[in-house]
Amino acid sequence: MNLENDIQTIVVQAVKTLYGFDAETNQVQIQKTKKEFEGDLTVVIFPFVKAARKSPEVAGQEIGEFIHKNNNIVSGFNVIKGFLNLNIHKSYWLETLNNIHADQHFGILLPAEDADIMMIEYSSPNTNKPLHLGHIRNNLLGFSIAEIQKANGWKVVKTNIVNDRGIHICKSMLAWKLWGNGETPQSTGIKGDHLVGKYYVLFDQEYKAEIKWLTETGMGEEEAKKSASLILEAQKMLLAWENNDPEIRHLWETMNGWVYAGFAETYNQLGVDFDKIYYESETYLDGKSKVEEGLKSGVFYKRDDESVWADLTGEGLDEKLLLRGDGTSVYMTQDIGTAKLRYDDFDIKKMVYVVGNEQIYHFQVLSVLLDKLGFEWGKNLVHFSYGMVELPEGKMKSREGTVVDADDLIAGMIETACETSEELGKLDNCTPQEKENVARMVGLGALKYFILKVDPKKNMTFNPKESIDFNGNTGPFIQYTYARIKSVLRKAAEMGINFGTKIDSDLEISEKESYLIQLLAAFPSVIEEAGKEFSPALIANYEYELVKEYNQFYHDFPMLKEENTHLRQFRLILSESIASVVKTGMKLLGIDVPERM
RNA sequence: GGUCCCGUAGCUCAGCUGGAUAGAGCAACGCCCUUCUAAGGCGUGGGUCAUGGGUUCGAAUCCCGUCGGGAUCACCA
Repeated sequence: MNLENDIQTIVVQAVKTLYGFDAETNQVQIQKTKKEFEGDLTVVIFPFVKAARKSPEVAGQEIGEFIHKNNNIVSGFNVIKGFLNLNIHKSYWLETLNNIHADQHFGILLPAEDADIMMIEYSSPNTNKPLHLGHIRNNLLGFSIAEIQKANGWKVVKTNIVNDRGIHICKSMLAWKLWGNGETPQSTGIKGDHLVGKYYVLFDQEYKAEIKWLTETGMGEEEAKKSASLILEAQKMLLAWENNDPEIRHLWETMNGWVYAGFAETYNQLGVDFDKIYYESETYLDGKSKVEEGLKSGVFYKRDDESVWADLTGEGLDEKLLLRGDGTSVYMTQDIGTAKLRYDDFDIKKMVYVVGNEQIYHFQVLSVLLDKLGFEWGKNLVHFSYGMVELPEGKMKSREGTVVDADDLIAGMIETACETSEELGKLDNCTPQEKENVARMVGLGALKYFILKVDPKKNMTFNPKESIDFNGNTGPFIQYTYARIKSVLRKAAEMGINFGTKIDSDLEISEKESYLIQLLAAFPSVIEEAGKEFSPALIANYEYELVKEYNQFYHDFPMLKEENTHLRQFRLILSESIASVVKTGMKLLGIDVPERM
């Protein structure tokens, strides 16, 4: 079935027969033949020249002849330097296309009934500020990774841990209480998360002003930070929250409610979702009790000030605080509690955390701690860490107002898509509703592709001034190709062309056409690789290459006007298969494709 | 200072477990719509793959050093 494996096996046989050399199949390097040479697949001969005791050219020639003679897929070959270029029979490619075309779920491995569960945590926002560009990368990666793992046969549970408690939440609550005058999203028309974010910023400003005032009266800066009335108030509020003070709890619920409504809107715009949401306010106590257990069993220890620590120096890490002297929990404690709850809820085989690379250390520690606490899955947790999104000037800083807001960015992308669409005028006889749908798909497609095509582990630069492109290596380019194919297929239907399902395998097709089939055939292995590597970028780059090749084909080869009906049928089937793979691949990136644009 | 990541064209990025003359897009310039959607296609110019060594028949890719950028080593999350 798999062409490359077949070739590998034959090469092993060839080397054995010709030179008595036992090669492993994975020693046989097969690659796509470079465009400037003739052939479809290339076998690298160098690994066998020693055993052959011949020059690479001669050995290549001999192996080529052996393959040619003992295999009916290979129609011919040539040897250049140490590279054996094989031509594959056109009929093989046509058969391959027939199979791809017939396969409803080509490239996708549907999860079995008893498939293992992979839980993927992503997004994980704070409830005190709106989502920004960094969150967008997180959300898009998390969602796409989930889709990709599903396509690799996993049962995926998408989860989100909302950081809804702690001193930072109290800051915005306090600011609202002091200066809010009862403002609500309804009264102001401001989206809930933005309204709360406003008060978080306000707190910070007022707090800084107070510190400044205190230091001017002669107080040291450190002391001023600790004794400013605002921070003391906030801490008091946190304590009241922990003691279930009804008034504080009510305010907390109200303001969090605003934020959740806002987040829901942004998630909806982005097209991401979750199967199960956890809230830190509901998990941190489990973390505490788990730490207490560890303390009893001697995994952790207590210091004189009653704080609880883990000594990880044996693992090459530092000592880590797990509970403060006053018994309150820290970030790590909460993650332990959340992990416990999740494994109680689901039979998780693999846990994946989509969290920025600034937390690599945190997850190293978490992994060791979970292991020490007796969770057998702790050691194998995956921290899928991704790089920062930077602006040309460097990191985004909320203080300097250089944060790129998620809602603004999305709205801007859709707006630009809409304008471009109007200029081109291709949707003039569509309803406003249809136009809006297309603008949304294209605008979001541009944004999502822009972010997902980059290797996740790298930092990436985003320049808000040079807004995201719609031409070239972009989402809309790929969407456009899909729409074009669909247009041709619609016309074919109008003309009453029934192109059936099967192509005669003795049809004469061009290099370009067989190459397109070869690219199509690679789709399943791309999905597999993307799953293993946790890399949507592999899918994105594959889609681009496929579509780029197809556009050349589209330009040079007639379809509806082709007079040879067999050839016409073949080209329509090829196009339909490409459209299908484009759609499936884009779906894995969370990108929709329009029927026309 | 310890640990980790990154450095490829003016800019943004590809380059799979080492393989042929390092590829795209953007930007610049030129060409192609009486032909299936020009959000397209074709062409031109643009590179010491940060740098110095090493391994190898062969290195952008693997190893070591140096330089540059970033992250982290919080009783913040």
